[in-house]
Amino acid sequence: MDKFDFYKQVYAIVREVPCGRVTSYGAIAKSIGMPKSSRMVGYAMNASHDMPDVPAHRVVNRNGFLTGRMHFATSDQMEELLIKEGVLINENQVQNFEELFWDPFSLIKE
DNA sequence: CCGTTGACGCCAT
DNA sequence: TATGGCGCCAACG
Repeated sequence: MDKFDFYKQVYAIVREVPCGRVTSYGAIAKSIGMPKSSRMVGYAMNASHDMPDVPAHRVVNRNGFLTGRMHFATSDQMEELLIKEGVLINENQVQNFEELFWDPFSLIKE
């Protein structure tokens, strides 16, 4: 496995995040086996613009904040997409975050 | 080649 | 509880 399958795995996991659910950078990093590299997950997301079917808006930080909203077409794009999926947002934070959280590990356990 | 910069998160104080 | 420090490591100038 190439060391840069890291990015591929990030995309693969994000692609599996169900509509109306969210996950976090750290959770993704941990599920790949690099729990300390959550920043790299964010970096991968930055490059996910060209990738098809990668719902980057469903990835938030560990507190449920939409820290990546600045990197979308408009600063409201991320929030709009989530609301569209039924995810409530308030003050740039996902409401009911713990309940909507989707753990990537559940995908591995299957 | 080297210093800086992050869509983060844990740990120490 | 609230800050601040630092590990992480590819990308960029």
